Amino acid sequence: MTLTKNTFIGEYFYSLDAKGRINIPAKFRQALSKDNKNTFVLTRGMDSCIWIYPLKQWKEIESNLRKLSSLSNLHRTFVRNTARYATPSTYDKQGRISLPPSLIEYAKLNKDVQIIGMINKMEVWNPKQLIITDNEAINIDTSAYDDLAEKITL
Amino acid sequence: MTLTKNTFIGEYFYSLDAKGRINIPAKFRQALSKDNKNTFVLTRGMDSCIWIYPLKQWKEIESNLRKLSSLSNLHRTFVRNTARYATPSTYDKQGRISLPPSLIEYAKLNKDVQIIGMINKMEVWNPKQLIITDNEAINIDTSAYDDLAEKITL
DNA sequence: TAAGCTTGTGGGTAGTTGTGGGTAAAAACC
DNA sequence: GGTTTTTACCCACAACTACCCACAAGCTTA
Repeated sequence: MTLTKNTFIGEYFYSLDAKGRINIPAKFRQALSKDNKNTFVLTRGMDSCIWIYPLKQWKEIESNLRKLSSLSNLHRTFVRNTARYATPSTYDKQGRISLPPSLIEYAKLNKDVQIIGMINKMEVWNPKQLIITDNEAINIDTSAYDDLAEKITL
Repeated sequence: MTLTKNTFIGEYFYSLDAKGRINIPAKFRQALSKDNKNTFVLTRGMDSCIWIYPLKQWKEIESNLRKLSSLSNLHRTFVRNTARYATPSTYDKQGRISLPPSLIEYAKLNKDVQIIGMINKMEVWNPKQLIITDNEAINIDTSAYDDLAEKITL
């Protein structure tokens, strides 16, 4: 059963093969709308993980970047750092995408990988790195949650 | 897989050969629409790098420059410095363009070069220079950077 | 319970990609 | 005008990637 189109939830455990490929959860593939053309855009996440956007979602980011002028040092730096690490990748007949070596290194991936649905994108983690990040999250200022509570109705 | 036409993302490492040629990433070549006629316009970037525009994109810049009044000293200088160093270059059967010696010197290029997709153009860097520029970017006002990131919705 | 489909993983192969270098036409120089 | 230098176009090849087939394990359905 697929929920909303282009929306990803849940966590999955797969293995990275010798050719640097990982499986995309079948449920995520089913959730993709046709106009994504079986293609994702991979890039560095803000934590030690890889972010995977459906093509359509990435195009929105692109069109925002396109508006920024290269005359501004700030804009130039932002476009460079955002565009630089992004790579498109289409999944094969078996539902796998191949990860570029630079991203495998960035996310410190070994054989075991964990994929997490993040609503509008997915994250690929080394399970061990995720545990570390989880532990660090304990130190988050919980009072900041109250600010968030005003924006989001749980 | 090609994303949007005339849109460039990702970073690539190539070498500048003895004849002053560099490879254009295959993905970038595929992204070019036919009306670019395999031609780029190269010019000085605002950092220590070379900017490479698809012909079509450059023509847009030209028409924008045309609108600037020569009565303004600022405008005159800006138009002059933008137009001055621009050179067209068509890529060969193997997908390479040759860089004029003046631009090679300007960007301080040696054998190793790095190409970065900047959405509407690409940048050619000496990897070492890019690291220096990256480090300087630390001085950027981080709150302004965060504001920008919030608008783009990554 | 058996048959059939789906899912995750391994691996072979043909085509693509990046790089070096040769040759002839064109341009620049004296 | 003839010689040298530069540029444009071509071929060659190693490394890599995209695409395909295969199969085992799990789930579904009859």
